[in-house]
Amino acid sequence: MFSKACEYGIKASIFIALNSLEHRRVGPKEISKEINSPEAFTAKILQALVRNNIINSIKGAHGGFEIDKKDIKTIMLADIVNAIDGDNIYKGCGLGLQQCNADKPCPMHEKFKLVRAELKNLLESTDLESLALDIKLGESFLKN
Amino acid sequence: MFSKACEYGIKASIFIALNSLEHRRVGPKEISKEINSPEAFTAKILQALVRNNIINSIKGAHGGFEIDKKDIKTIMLADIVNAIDGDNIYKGCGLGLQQCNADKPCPMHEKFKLVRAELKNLLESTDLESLALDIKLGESFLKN
DNA sequence: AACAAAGAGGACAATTTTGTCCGAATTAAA
DNA sequence: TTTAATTCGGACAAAATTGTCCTCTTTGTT
Repeated sequence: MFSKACEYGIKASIFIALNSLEHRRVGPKEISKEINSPEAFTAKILQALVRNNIINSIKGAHGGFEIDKKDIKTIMLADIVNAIDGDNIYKGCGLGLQQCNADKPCPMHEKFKLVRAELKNLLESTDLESLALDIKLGESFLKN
Repeated sequence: MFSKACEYGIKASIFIALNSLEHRRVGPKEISKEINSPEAFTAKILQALVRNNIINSIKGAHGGFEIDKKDIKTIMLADIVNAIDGDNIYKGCGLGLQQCNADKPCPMHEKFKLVRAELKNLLESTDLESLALDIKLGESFLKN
């Protein structure tokens, strides 16, 4: 469904948000440990998220990654997925046709619309804050 | 969403079904032309579908691929996807956790359930015959 | 100013996915 | 029985994804 990079990116963002809510910066080492991902690869993905203005990085001693507290509730899963995997997953054709629409649909087009709409809705209506709070309350987990 | 191999496999199966309904066998050359896919790679995927008893192959001159007419309406998209990509796409965790369930859910678990259920339903309730008939009636297309 | 603790970025490596090629086996037809 | 048309299977190649490592730069602290 999502690429590994995207999975790590989502989990990392949630963990950073969780810590930013408590005014703590976190680095790739701690992040990768908490979300069970390869450290250097995770660092690369964090760089991409910084470039896409999803998270902030502070260089130098006592640096790390954080998210502006006021942004945490406005950053949606769709923003993160878009920054890493693009929007093909919830906009593209299920069978990979370049042009696939009501005029010239692929065989799955009609039925696939529902799945895509559900996925789009999930991604666009879920914000980082709610995900971070679930973790904080012990209602969901970032690793096994 | 699906791998390229799976996309090709689905489209190829539909095209073979369409032709089997009219008692025509088709080979990799014609198939890949009609579904716009690389020929040799498509041939490999067809082999996999044969091994999984989704389609039949007849070797030698005048050979080719076909599907038993009586099977066309009982082969589901899920069968094809399963044979090529496995069932992770509609059974696995959206964030890649090995164990992700109501007891120990990932942050997307609850919301993702809907998407997965929708996808599972689509795949398990759509049979090759209906897809092939849509193509035949010019209501959907296998390439641009 | 020197040092240590960070992120940034580029080069590289491993793995997976996608794709190609060719010889062997099979079969119908001449 | 030869030939041509075909699938099968393995080896290979290319591209994308995943992952590692090392150096550079930035910045707070002493």
